[in-house]
Amino acid sequence: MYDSHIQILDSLNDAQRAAVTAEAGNRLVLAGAGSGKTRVLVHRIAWLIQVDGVRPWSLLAVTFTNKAAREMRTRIEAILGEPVGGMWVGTFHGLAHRFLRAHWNDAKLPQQFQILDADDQFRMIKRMLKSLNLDEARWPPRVVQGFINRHKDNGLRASHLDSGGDVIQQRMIQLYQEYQQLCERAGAVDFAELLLRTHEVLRDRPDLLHHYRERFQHILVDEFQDTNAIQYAWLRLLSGDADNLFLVGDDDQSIYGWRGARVENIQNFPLDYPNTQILRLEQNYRSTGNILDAANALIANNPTRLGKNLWTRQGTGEPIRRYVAFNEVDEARFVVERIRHFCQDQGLCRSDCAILYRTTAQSRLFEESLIQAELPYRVYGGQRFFERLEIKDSLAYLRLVSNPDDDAAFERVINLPARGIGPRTVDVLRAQARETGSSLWRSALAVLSTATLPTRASGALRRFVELITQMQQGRDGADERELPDLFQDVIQATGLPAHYEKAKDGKGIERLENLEQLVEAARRFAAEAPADDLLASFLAHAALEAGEAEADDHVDSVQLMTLHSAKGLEFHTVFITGIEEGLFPHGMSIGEPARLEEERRLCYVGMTRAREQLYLTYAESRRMHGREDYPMPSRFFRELPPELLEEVRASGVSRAGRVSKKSAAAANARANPVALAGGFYLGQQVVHPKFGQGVVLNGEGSGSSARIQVNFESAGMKWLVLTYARLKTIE
DNA sequence: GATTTCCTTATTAAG
DNA sequence: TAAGGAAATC
Repeated sequence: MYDSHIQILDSLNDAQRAAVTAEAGNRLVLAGAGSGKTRVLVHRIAWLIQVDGVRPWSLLAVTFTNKAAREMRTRIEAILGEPVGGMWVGTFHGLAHRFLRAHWNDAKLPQQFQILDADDQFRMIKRMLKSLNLDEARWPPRVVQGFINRHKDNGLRASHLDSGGDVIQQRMIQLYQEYQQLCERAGAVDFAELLLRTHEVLRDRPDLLHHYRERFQHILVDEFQDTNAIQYAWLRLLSGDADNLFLVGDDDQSIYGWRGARVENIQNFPLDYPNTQILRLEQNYRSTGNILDAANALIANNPTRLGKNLWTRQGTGEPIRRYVAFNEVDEARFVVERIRHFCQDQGLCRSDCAILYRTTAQSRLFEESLIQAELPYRVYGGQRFFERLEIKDSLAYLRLVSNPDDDAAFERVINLPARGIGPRTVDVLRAQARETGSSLWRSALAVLSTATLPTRASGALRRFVELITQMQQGRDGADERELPDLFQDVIQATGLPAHYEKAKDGKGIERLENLEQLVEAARRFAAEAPADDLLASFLAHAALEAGEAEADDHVDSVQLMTLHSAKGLEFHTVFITGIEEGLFPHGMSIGEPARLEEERRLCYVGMTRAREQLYLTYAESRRMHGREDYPMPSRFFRELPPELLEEVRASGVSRAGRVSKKSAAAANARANPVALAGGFYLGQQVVHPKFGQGVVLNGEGSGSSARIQVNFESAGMKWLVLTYARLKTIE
């Protein structure tokens, strides 16, 4: 027992220790940036299990991302030295999904219910609008989707809403209702529905609620400031009056209000639960004193906060540096030049340097500069694996195999690849489905049994139905070993590989590789996660965990990302760029105090990512949306103590104006050739018979699979397989 | 059914 | 400016 005390508490400071060893009761741990938040959560759980003798089975730990959930489990097991079974650790959505799978019957869902991701939901809404003959310009699918999700996030059904006589509102409510019916018919559950449905079942079933309340003696929540209304309601319901909530979060790092998070949840928690003990973790282990002082000063401008002041035992460190760029090109040039200098002359790793920006569009300038400087880089937040077109297409087939009533999947692949089932035929199916209130699949079967369709269409439809039926037979009796085989067979039978190969978007090879990866993912899943219905659980896994957003490369690279994706990370040197009124704070947020405060918190998050060096830059002129802007420096500069800031003087070069990027790249390439693939080198000028003139930017592979990426002047960025592309070089 | 042209729009993004 | 979507056209 004593040994476990030492092991768990040894490395903690007093505040962390107080949180870890707190007696049962509602605790709100305000964990500042870099104060060891995850560590407290992990050690708290270890403490409960090892010292208080709490059974893992009675613990519930909730996070926002799968990554955080995995990390938590791994770290707990590392401390305890053994796997902890029975503990529920996961995301709100993951746990809700688990609950609904266990209680599908009580939730009035089909056992094979499918999860719709945001994209599926969007498509479904679009189809619905079309079938109702509504003009998308007047009823934008995005807006309808936002309406539905916002209300679900707030725990409201269409029947709870009142139009107040407003015609538009009235129609929105009707669309919400209609959409929900479509979901029920298809046995589909969107992300917000997972939470809402779980909440309703628990609320309406005292016996189930009692069971889970008895079971979960301790509820621990990470990033509590990011919870939305339904998530908070769910926590309250589950906790009852047990006073067993251990919440960790930081109201100053709440940056997701726009997707439903309510800072009020954390700010008002002590009012909702007056017996709450608040613990503050204010010692920061990451940044220098100057960085923390500046961040503290900035965030002090937010009137509504619980209040917290970060401090460190480390020295003051270097001043924060500000660079006023001539324009956005100069800004990128400056940042990249500094990074090159740090890496070459001061021995920093490229991955120690992060370039942060408010909007994704800003990344391009930096990428171009980095390419010119020949510095490898990595952009966070690209498309994720399970979101790729070819993956979603294939999964749609598998979804039909698992549940043929899945209308979203049905519509996606009914004519993909093209098999002669046109809009006319699909319209007939839709009409039939609406009339009989059944799924498209059933409607197809019904239509085929009558002579409604022309012979040609009917033949095509019959072949499609047979195709799916055949796939279903292939699935029957499939066990763990066969899941990858099933995937392989289904993918082949769809004809999708040939379809992608034919497409001339230059992505054919990549798509085929991804399909192979999908089979590989099925293989791993079958080996690691045995379940009674492997296919269904794989599909759920694909929806709930879309995979990593950043390309994993092993090369040491400069890190590029939005301020939002930087949350939770840290770097030796951080550049926050584009700090201008209208861009940061963003124009859409200025004018609304609550949103402006969130922009300020975002800036605070960005600043506290830096360990040693922090650079803040803005441009006096910026080309945006095709016009030249002359933005004001951001108000955030005025909120920083001037004595902590050091101005970096512009070098003469920066004032030279806009240098032609093409000529600079070409000059660089001639002086310093970097071989890429098939004898082409970086920056080389080439001519394509169809696309015209362009510059070589990237390359990979060799022999017949060698391909290069070319930025064409008129045709834009293309990947070209050298075997096919008849490229000429220009000297 | 694919390709071209026109038109609109322009934060942030996990599950 | 440029990207993405939808109508228009081959």
